[in-house]
Amino acid sequence: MSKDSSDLSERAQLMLRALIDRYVRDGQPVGSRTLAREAGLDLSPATVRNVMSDLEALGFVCSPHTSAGRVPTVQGYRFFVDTLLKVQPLDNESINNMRLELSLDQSPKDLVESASGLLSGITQMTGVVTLPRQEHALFKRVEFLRLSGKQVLAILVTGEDEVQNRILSTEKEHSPAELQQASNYLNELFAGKDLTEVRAALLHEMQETRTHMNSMMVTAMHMADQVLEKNQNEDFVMAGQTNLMGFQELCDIDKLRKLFDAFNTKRDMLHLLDQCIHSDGIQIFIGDESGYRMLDECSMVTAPYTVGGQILGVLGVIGPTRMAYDRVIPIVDATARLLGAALNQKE
Amino acid sequence: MSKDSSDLSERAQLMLRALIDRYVRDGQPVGSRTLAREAGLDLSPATVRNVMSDLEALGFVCSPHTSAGRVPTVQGYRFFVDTLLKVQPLDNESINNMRLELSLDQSPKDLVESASGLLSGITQMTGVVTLPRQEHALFKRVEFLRLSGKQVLAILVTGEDEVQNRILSTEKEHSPAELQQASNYLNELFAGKDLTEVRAALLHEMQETRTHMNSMMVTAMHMADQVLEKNQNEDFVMAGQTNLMGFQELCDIDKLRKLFDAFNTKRDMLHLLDQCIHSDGIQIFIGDESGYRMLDECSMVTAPYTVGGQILGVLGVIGPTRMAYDRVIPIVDATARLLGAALNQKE
DNA sequence: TGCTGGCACTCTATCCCGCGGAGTGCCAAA
DNA sequence: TTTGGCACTCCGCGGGATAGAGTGCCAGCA
Repeated sequence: MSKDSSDLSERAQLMLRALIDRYVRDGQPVGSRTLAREAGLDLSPATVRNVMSDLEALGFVCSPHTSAGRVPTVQGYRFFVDTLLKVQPLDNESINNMRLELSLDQSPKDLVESASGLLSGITQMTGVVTLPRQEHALFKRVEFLRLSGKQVLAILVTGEDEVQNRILSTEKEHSPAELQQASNYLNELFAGKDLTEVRAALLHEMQETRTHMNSMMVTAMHMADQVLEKNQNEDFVMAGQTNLMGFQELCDIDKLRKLFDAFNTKRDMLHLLDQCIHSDGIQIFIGDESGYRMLDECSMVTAPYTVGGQILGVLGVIGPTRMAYDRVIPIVDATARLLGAALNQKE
Repeated sequence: MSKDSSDLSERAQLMLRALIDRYVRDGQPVGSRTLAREAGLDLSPATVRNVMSDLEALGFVCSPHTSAGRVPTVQGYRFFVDTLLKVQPLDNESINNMRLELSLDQSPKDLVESASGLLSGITQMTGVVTLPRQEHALFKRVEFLRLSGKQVLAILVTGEDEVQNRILSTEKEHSPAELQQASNYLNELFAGKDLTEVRAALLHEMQETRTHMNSMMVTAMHMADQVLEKNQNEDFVMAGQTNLMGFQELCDIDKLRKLFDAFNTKRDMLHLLDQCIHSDGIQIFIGDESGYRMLDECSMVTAPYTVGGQILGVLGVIGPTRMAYDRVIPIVDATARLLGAALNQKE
């Protein structure tokens, strides 16, 4: 009470760390006797109890009931990861194995799958990876094919031969020649720019210079606009959801169901992941910190992945709050780097 | 013992039906007293016990332990669905609601999603639908775009403007003009045929008339071959997996995990679903009949869906063995019809 | 002043016991 | 062939009793 968390005694910090360490290992509330042995300090259980009492007053630990040991609270974990945790980088061998795993894939989609597989495989929890954002991909070319009637198939080639198609409904029928003209026009205008630039240029052109344009150009612009409009194919990939079924704290079928329902709600998950994309580094949500109830009892460790300084997406691990953060963090970190590097190579 | 199942007495059949009915409703082993009341026959519990004893000898029911009631066995369910079950067709209102639900969708992919959503929503179990096979889709046209180097982007338009693209690696670089020639050639040759015909024709041409062809034609053929090669984009969609978490018989976390792992194993699931595609009608796997261990305690009710007499895929419901088959079967049946009809309309 | 051993207390988990209820199997009578 | 009766079995449940783990507090000690 008399102290606030900033000047928590060294000894108390050590104890908290030891307690979390132990609790993460076997999931049982840890008592004073055990901790006295574990902490390395040469103290009697009685002394440990006093310290625990302080930690409890600070809200870092609590006991499920009288005469059970102590368990870290969310705040306890928070303090732990914020100020006590020292992560050691992964050894090179593991990193190389991971790199190897990723090197087999060709398409970004495959890479993302593998990355999430890696995350879940190594941590034995659930891996999640968003698909790379296309906003900064390079516009390579666009082609239009006439389908039936006023339907036009637009094919957009970006970056390293990533292809997207979209079917547009146009206002009038266009001849193949017109479509060819339109695509030629756009390709000349935009080739090599990135998609945000293209979009910006497009808007600008359409507003300012409408007068200079012939109808073909207007058509082309309109179609390009439609193509780029909903370009954010936001999506994500998960792996190893069932790994979470192994943890006692989630053996409650009801919680499990809520969790899995949450996993299946794309909208919420994307929103959650979006919150992590802007922090430039590891981000950790502990327990209910995410604001999403269904992730109570769970934590999420995320990191954005980048290519050439541009953040393309987020990846992370979801597991029980009682997870080995010191082990998970470097794994998430490394995976983000490796995925970025792999995407860069293919591009 | 003295009788075999074919001439099971009318009364015994009635009892079995009543027993299954009751057991499906509340999941408890049903005893002789209950059954005597339930079956409608005016019999004493003692008599019922005698009949039960016969049914047990035949392997249609069993009791979890002495002094518990009886529970249907897999064989019991089998006999029930094969010879006792009378499904009444769905009422028109439900069907119309379902039709309405499906009418909102545009693409086959969306339709399949909705269908599986419908299945899981109505039955409160898990719905599964394979994507429609493309084999009998009509070849509409193909286009080739040159990407970098020897990479060629092939765009195949089928049926009602379904688009697929594939990136081919060619042996030499082709000029845009060559590619145009190739696609023209193929389009003229194959437009309007269905993909199996196209493929057959292709193989025939390539083997027999190699001599008559100029190099452009050979190239075109080769590329077409590559395009069609792995055309079976076999995949399926599930919905409502978490519904299965509500059933007591699956409250065992271990079973649940096996089940969900199975759901995530595309290969096995596809193989399983493939077995159902050829029977022309409702198919029912009860318990371990599927041969897949992870589906123990589960049953699957499937029906193929067709357009114009061609089987395009399968859909079905997966739930606990203790399910209301008489309710589920017409739902699966109706959904298959409606999905077929909906696909037909969009085509 | 801070650490320690001792002690009483509390709470849980577990086993065991006994009991009521549900259901069976068998038998003899209708 | 059906039925009522009877003995038997087994499960599920509530109620102690007990062991174990751990706490809080206090008084003594360096």
